[in-house]
Amino acid sequence: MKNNNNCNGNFLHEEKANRVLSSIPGDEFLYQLADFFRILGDSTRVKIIKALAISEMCVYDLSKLLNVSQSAMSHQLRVLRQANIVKYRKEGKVVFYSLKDEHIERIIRTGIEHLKERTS
Amino acid sequence: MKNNNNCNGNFLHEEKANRVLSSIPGDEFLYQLADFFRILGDSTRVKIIKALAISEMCVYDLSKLLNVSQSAMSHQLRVLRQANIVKYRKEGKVVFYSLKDEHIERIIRTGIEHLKERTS
DNA sequence: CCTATATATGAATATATGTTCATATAGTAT
DNA sequence: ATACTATATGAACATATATTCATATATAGG
Repeated sequence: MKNNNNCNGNFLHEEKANRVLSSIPGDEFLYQLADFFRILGDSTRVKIIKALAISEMCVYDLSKLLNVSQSAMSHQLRVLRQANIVKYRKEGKVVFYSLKDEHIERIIRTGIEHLKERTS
Repeated sequence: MKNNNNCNGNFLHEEKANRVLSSIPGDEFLYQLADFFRILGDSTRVKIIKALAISEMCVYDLSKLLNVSQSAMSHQLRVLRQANIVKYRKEGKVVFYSLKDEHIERIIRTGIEHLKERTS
């Protein structure tokens, strides 16, 4: 006798379960993916990326313009560097940061659109 | 005499600074945006979203299929609910969750593409 | 060499986050 | 009622994270 209220019997070990499982990336990739999104999950970093999308900038100016302490800025730039999101070039004692590519900013824009649709 | 090694003098208080500042969303929206990305910044939640993108599922099956404890699953579903990412319907004692819209999954796919490009 | 400027970094701290454990709630069946 | 199943939730705990503070490094100018 099949108990329809036990959802467990519905599809586990069946075709649908496999379809679901095969659509989910492997653990290793999944972690990378979550790590990537977590980078965008901080308003300071989003600010930095948005700023660099307009123009390359030195640490000092970023710090002043975005109202973030020099130290915090440096720490966050390191995070973005290690995540391969920004690159830098040195000119004397000044270090100019810029986006490694514009893909990131496109993803942020997608998020912005998403939120705006949701709000309206 | 203009000191070119002082990047501070380059554009602060000038047109470029304004362009940068005006491209950055206001604080309130910025927090929402970061909050949104932070939701995607956890592998368990990404797994759940990917699964629900294939099919609505009850908590029990999600839990079994994704190898997450029932309690952790419930907690994470609450997070997704509060973030307006999933909706649910009750059928007896069983609660079926599904994505509120497919937008989210599109954003995740964008992230996946981004990572894959970067790896290659 | 000494000073000032620009940036980086380690340690400390406060806060946020994810999971587990125990328990509560709610529906179903006997 | 009682027992069982499905889900939710509060508390505790361990870990991660962002910022600050103090200090280090590096470059330039005098």
